[in-house]
Amino acid sequence: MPNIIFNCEANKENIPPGTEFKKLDNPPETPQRSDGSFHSQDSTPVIADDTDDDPEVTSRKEKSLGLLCQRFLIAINEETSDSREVHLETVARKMSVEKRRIYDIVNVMEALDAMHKTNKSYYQWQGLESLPKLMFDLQNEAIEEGLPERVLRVEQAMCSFTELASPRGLSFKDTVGSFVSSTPTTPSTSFDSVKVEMSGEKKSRVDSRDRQGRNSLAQLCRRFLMVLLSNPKNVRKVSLDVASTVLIKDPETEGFEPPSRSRCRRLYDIANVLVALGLIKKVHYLFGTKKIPLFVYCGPEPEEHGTFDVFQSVERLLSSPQNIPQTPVIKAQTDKIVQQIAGFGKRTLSEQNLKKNTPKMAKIKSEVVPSSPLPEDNKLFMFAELAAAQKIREDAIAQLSRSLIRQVPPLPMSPLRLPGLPSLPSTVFPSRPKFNFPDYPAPSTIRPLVSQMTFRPEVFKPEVIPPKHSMSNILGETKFFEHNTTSSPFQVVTKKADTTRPKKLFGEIQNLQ
DNA sequence: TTTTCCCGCCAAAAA
DNA sequence: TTTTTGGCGGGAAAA
Repeated sequence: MPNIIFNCEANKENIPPGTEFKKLDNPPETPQRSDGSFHSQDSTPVIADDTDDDPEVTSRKEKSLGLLCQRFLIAINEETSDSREVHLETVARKMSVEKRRIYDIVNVMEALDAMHKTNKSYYQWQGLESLPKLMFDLQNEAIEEGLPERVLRVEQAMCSFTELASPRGLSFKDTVGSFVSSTPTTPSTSFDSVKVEMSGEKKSRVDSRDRQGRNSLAQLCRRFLMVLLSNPKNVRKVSLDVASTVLIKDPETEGFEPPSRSRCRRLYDIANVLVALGLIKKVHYLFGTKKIPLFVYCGPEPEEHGTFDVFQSVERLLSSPQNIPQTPVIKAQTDKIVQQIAGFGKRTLSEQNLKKNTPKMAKIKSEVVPSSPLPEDNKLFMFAELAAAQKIREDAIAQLSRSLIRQVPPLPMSPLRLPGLPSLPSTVFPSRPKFNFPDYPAPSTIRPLVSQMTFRPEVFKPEVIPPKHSMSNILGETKFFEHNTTSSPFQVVTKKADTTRPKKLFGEIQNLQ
C-alpha cells in the first residue's frame, strides 16, 4: 500500500478526540450522533460505532490493546522509512484507530526502549533487540531496591489474609483491616508529600494525576517487569493481586490489601501489550476455589550482552495461540491445519475443548495438598491426556507459524521486509542473532505460587547483599529500617500464630495451554 | 456474579 | 493560547 501523501496529513493532523475512523478514505462528513450514553463535547463529527453498516459485529476482543499492538507493529513497519521514524498520526490513520490508543502502546514501547520521542507526534523506532540488556538492568534495579523482598512480603501478607478471610461474614477489611494499621509509624519520608488518606475517602481526581510518576504507564510497565524479574528464572511469575499491591500501593500507608480493581486497569493495559509482544504470558492459578490470574515472564533472559531474537519470539508467540488474540483468519487456519495434521476428524480441537478439560484437572489437583516437593507423577498423569492432544496442536500451529513468517509476514517485532517495499537497513532488521530462549517450563513442571514465596532473594543474587530490612515505595525510593522498627510489615503479619508461610499448596496452575 | 478492559473525558505538559 | 499527551474511571463485554 503506497504511502499516504504527507500534505493532507498536515490538515488532518489533529484528530479531535472522539473521532473514530471507520474507513480511511471516508472523510467524516456525515456527523452522526454517537448513541445515547456519550455525547461529544463539541460538535465534532462522530462516526457512530460500527453498528450501522458494518456486517461483522466488532467484538471487544478484536479491539483489544494486544491485537492493536500487533497491528501497530505491522503498521509502523509499513510506514517507517530508513530513518525509522514513526509518525503517530499516520500510523493511527493507517490502523483506523484513535490516536489515544496509540499512546497506550507507544508508552509501553517507550518503557521497553523500543522507541523514543523525537518530535511532536514523531517517534523513533529502536527495536527490541536490546531487550535482554533492559531486562538485565531492570532486574538489577529491582534487586537494588529490595523488590524481591517486597514482593515476598506482599505475598506473605496476602496469603495470610486469604487464609484468615472467613467465607462470608467478614469483609476483607474486617479480617485484614488491622493490617492496614492506620499509623504510618515510619518517619514517613517518602511517597508523595501529598498526604495519603485512608481508604474510603476519595482523592480528588486532579490531585492524584501524576504524569511522570508512579502512575504513568511507562513507569508502571517497567516496574511490573521488575516485579516479575524479582524472581529467579523459571519462577518469574506474579499474581495480579500481588503485582498491583506492590506496584500501586504504598505498603506502609495502605497495607497489603489488594487495591481496588479499578486501580488495576492500567496493569491490564500493560499486560495486554506485553502479552502481545510475547514477553509475558497469562495463566490462571487456582487458589483454593478461587481462580487467580498469574502473569508469567517469558521474555528473553536478562543478559548484559544478550540479544533478542525477535523471530523466535514471534514464533513462540504464534505457537501459543492463546496468548494472542486470535483473528478469525488465523484461528480458521490453525484449526484447519490442526485438523489436517492431527486428524481429529470433523471436530477441531478448539480452545473450548481444551478449556473444558482444564478445570477438571485443576479440581482433582486442588484436592491434593502435598507439602514441598511436587508430585510430578500425579501432575504428569493429569496432564498426560491433555498434553498429547496439545502437542499435536502445538506442532501444527508451529508449522503454521513458520509458514506465516515465511510467506505473509504478519507479526513483526521490528520492521519486516515486505514485498514491494524497499528493504530496510540492516540496523532496523539485523540478521538473525543467535539467542537461546530461556526455556519456559512446560506445564507439568510449573510450580505453584508457593514456590515463589519460598524464594530467598539472597540466594538468588548472592553478590548483592540486601539491607537488613528495606522497603521501597512506588516511586522506587528505598528506605531502610532496623529490625525492631514498628513499621515493619512483618510485624503486621505476625498476628498469625506462626509467622511462617503456609507450607501447603494452595493451588495449581491451570490453563497452561 | 466478578473480571477484564475499551472508551473517551479532560487536565497537564508542550508547542 | 492551542495542541499533544496520557491519567483516569465509567460502564459494558466477557468469563
